[in-house]
Amino acid sequence: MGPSEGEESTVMSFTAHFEHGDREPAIRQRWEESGAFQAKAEGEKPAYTISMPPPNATGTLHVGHVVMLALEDLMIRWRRMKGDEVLWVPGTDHAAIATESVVIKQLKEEGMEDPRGELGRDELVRRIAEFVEGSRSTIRSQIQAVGSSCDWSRERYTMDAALNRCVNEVFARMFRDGLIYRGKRIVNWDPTLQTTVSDDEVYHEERPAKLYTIRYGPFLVATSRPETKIGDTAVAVHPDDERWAEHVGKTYTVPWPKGPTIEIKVVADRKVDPETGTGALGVTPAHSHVDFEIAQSHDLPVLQVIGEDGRMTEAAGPYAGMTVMECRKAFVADLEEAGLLESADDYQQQTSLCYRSKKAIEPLPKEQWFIDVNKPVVPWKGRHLSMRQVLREVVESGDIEIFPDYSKKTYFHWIDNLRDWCVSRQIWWGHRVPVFYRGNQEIYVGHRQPEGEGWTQDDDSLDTWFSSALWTWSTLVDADLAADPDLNLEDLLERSPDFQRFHPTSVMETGYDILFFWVARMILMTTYVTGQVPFKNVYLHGLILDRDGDKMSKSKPETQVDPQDVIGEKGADTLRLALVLGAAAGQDLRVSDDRLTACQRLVNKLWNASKLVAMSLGDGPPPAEPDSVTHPINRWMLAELSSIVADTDRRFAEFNFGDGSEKLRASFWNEFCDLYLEAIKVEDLKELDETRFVLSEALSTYLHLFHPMMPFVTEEIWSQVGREGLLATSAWPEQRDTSAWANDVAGVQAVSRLISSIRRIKVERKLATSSSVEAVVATKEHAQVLAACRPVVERLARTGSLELVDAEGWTEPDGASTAVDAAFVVAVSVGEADLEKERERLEKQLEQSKKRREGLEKRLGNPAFVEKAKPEVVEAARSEAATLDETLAELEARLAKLGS
RNA sequence: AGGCCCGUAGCUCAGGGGUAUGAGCGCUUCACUGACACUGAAGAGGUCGGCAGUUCAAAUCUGCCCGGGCCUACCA
Repeated sequence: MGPSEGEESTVMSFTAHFEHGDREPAIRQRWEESGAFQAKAEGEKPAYTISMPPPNATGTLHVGHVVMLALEDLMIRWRRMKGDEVLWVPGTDHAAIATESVVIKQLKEEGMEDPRGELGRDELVRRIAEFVEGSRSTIRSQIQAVGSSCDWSRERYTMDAALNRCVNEVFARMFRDGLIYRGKRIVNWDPTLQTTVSDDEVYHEERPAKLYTIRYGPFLVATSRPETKIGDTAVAVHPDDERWAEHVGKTYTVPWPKGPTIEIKVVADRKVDPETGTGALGVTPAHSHVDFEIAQSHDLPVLQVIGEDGRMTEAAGPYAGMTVMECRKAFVADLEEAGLLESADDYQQQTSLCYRSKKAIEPLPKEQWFIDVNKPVVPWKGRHLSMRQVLREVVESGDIEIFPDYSKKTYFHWIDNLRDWCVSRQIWWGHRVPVFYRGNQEIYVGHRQPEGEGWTQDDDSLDTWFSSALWTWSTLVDADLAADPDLNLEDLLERSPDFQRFHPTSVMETGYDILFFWVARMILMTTYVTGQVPFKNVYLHGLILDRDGDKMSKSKPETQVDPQDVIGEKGADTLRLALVLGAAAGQDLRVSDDRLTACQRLVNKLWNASKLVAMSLGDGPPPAEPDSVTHPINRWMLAELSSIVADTDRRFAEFNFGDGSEKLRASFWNEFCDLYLEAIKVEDLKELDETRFVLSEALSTYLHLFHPMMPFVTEEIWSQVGREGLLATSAWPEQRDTSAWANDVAGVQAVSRLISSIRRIKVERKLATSSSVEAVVATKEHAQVLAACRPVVERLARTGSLELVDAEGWTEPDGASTAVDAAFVVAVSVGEADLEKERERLEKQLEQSKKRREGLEKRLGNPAFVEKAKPEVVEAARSEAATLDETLAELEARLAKLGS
């Protein structure tokens, strides 16, 4: 079979463009069938693990998820090709509140008035679980559509039995260690929905209201919610406020006009701002977050005057049974009548509202489960630290690195303000608090309901983040072992092969918006339970914005980027590139059509360049490496490949994915496509064995380097050109030492400048780029390389003939246009001499060179610079100055000649 | 109120002590030379938000100011 037949078949199979829609599913299938993404727990290879942040099992993936997948898959594919034992654990999160509310909303739309009441706990939970199953399978297929090379055999879900076991065990252990306690705290109570809502589900809205100033024992206090004053138990003043100093520590009895009568203690607290109002703050511990804290630190009683039904309680005396607003009206009227109302001013009040019911949130005290972040019982490196201390310690010590670096500031700031974590939620969907009660006295905390009659389980469930906080390791425990109720948590971890092999994980990659919610809490829980950090590195990506720079929102559907649409129209590779190329850690990213188009072009370019290489190589096996590679252009290309491999590795290792991919794109497009591939079209170069080898190397190298970003098109090309096996599992390219070829590399760079010089002259003289011109090149440096590359210059610069002479004593042709370079002077004959144009160009170059030379002179003429700057900087400046001097002399001589 | 981030080419953004031959998109002129017009060639376009300071050297570090954004806490 001759090479021409081989060429024929290869070209035939390369379509004009990469047909992503046809090819992607088949490629995915090959990957899955190969089992290549399944990690092995045994073996000696270094382990590299990423726990995929589990998307909420409520809906579909958005672009924010895709950036997560694209970056993680990049790391995973890169490390796999580098030879690590790679594990990427996929999964989904049950998203307690979000999911429950979605399902309840659906049921209501179907006509059910009170789903919780009508269905009961078990049935509602069953319905939610059913809904989640459907959603999980949608999400699974979307994760696959992006090309994620995760290990589906290890897929996890935060409600898996094994994970539930971990949740319960951890809860019980924390309870034993005194890290979990039950206490009455202020919660965000929604009287309409009859549930608490998390802080995230509360939003604030400015509403016009009145600010009432009322007489209050010896004080005047201001409030926008007078009805809560009925429940006051103290007045707080700033400790340094002399106006009130004499009252501090005393207790006053305040009889309200129509009852009840309250006792108020005067306390000093730094939380009070002496500048605000009268400097005296009426403390309502039961109905304000801040007041509750003050009450805690001064051991004040908590008097609840508003009930869970939104009506005043018995403690409110004559107002009992009124709604909050009714009470406010009545109470204010009574105060006024009694002359206790000093003033009522117009006021813009920030009202807390529930984002779901749009109704006012009533802060109320309720029994809740809390995690104590200040109790020093966590064993860490031979000491006993509090959870808060460990959080700080592991990042300060460098056990965990965070990218971008400045996120550490945010992280530490958060730790400084960290309070005990309320983990109980009054909803049904989620991990139920593993606490059992019998009567009023008995309490049991543990995985299983205790033996005997009469036990009832706590009604509350745990905050979603409680189970997510265990994610890196709870996903690695052995599911069969976890089913054994007699195995304790320590043994379970000890005997789980995946946990032993793959934990701590290597990188946690997620959006900066959940640094606190999730990342910090994983550190908090995992260090306590396992004695290990959950991950060694944290990489935080930015938010994905729409083309207008806004957060993508459902209210602006026209600016939404739907990953499914983009994958369908432009392909998964294009979408992934758009989210990775040139993006920086922690910085938000706009996804515009421009950006997507540019990325699609790169996919196409790679496809077509590969087609050309395939045509040149034919269908046979890749050419073997010749004993020596001699042609400068080939040496230069090999050196470029080696350097881009090193560069990519380095930048990826530093988590500079945006930079790495950008440099790679530039190398591939500018150096390989625009220079090398064009250069070797010269006949005798194309025929060389060494050229065929370099081509094959270049194709293989670029396919490997691009694969982590655009796995589909690279995998497809890999098989189109008949390479063995899967690209996804083939070895990452090695660097070779090309330092001996430095001269060839510099020479080819001069060749490239020569080509540009000639082309520039043509454009300037209004000649078509394809028109043939005569050129004489007087060489000062790199004469040999220039000579060896003469046919390349002739082809790329379209010169009819190119004469090379030594720069010593040459005479240039009359009327030629010239360009001056450090390595050469080129004279191009372009018909009639145009002295004006010639002078213009030379003067422009002279001016630029002079400007640059003057800058250098300024530095070199400064003794302090020569003395204090790094020697290599001084040396570089001197060397550049010397080169510029030559060029300047040349330019001036030329101009002088023109002037005559 | 506190914290954090960002102001670099017309637009969107990288970079981040050595003097911007930074990218993509857009723009101007030319070219369909058998991989690619989703292309190639050449070019125009920036005193790196402002003012001080540190330094031999500042777009880069420090401080202040102006402008934009985000997060947290809340305004009794």
